[in-house]
Amino acid sequence: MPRNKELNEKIKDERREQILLASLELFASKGLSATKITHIAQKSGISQGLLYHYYSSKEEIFTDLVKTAFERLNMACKYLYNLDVPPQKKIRYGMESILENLAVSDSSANYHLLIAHASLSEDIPVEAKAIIQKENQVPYDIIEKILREGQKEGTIKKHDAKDMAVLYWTTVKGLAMHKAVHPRKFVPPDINILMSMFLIDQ
Amino acid sequence: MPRNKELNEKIKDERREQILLASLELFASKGLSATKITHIAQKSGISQGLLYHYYSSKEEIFTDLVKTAFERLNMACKYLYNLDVPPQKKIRYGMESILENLAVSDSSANYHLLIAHASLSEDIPVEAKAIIQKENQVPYDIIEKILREGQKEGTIKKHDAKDMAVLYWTTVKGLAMHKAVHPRKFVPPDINILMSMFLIDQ
DNA sequence: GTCTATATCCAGATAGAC
DNA sequence: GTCTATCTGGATATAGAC
Repeated sequence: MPRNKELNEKIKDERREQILLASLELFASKGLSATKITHIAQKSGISQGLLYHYYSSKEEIFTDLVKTAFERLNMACKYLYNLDVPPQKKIRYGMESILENLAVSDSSANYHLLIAHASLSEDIPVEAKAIIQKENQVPYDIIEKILREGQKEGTIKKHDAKDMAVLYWTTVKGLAMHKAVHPRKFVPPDINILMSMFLIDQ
Repeated sequence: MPRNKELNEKIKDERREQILLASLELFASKGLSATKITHIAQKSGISQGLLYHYYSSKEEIFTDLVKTAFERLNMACKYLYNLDVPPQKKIRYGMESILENLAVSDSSANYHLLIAHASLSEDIPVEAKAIIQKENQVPYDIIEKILREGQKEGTIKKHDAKDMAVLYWTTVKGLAMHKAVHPRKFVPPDINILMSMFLIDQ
């Protein structure tokens, strides 16, 4: 019966989405170890037993989310790189959209916090570590490339491009953390301050 | 016998130091929840049972360390504020010493990571939360004050001082995290890049 | 003060009924 | 597919011997 099979698949997908969403919120706010499988089940609105029909462990969910987090981030970076605007606009626009996403408190912010937790803690699954090891470099490289192009055009400061790329992303991570401490009253700072690290004044 | 009492006190102090040092390293690398009391005892070189003669729980150790972390940080900020140099030098010197401390990988770096973990995770003891709530503001306020003084003297940019203070510290937190991901090959970025957010070019 | 042994508890994971 | 009940293991904390 292909009808049932199809429906089951759909249910399965929906359940997985529920679980992932609930887990993301919990992992983003507590990290891996402090998040209990019971909480995930509760927040997902399903029983604990059922959870194991979709994921075989907490770690698997975590790793799955880390993978998605980097896919999204790296995708956004590639999109940014391919925009048809001059380099200095890319740098500004990229930071602008990240700050906006942080501010509106949707799952984008949670993905950033998830990455923060995953980066900060030694105690994560080896699979997740491998993903970080491999994917974490991508955003740095892309921003660095954009910065170099801007330097050629004379719109980006002549500091070491690698250093600037590091500061670009550490600032983002720092702001994501800052938001974690002040969840409700987070106001993104004036972007021009940040831009003065990279852009030559006009 | 006052002799024995004195010696016991000394032993007790030393043990406490051992425990705190071991815990700091573990908490800095794994966070509260993933750090097991067994690991702490092992790393301290004492038995698990003995640990409970010095601290009544993991949470107590954690809270104790968070308290110390902020005491140190706030002390350093006050020291910085009272230096007899112009504001823009304070801003630069403060950031310089933090980056140095991060790079040489001593316990200073671990205290920063501890604060990062504590800030990032919802799942920490209420006492620790209260400390963060209360003490976290101090460094921001001091840097803001220094920045305002610099603005009066015309050496600091005229951006919103609160925003700049936020960025000062989020950059530090971000860099501490960045170091956590690349423990061995961390090279502090060119400080002039950071300073261009705050200092008027000369 | 310090250890080993043990009790308690809770989280993770499984089994089996519906 | 979903639940409740249960098993198992590990982590926290205590007890008691030295």
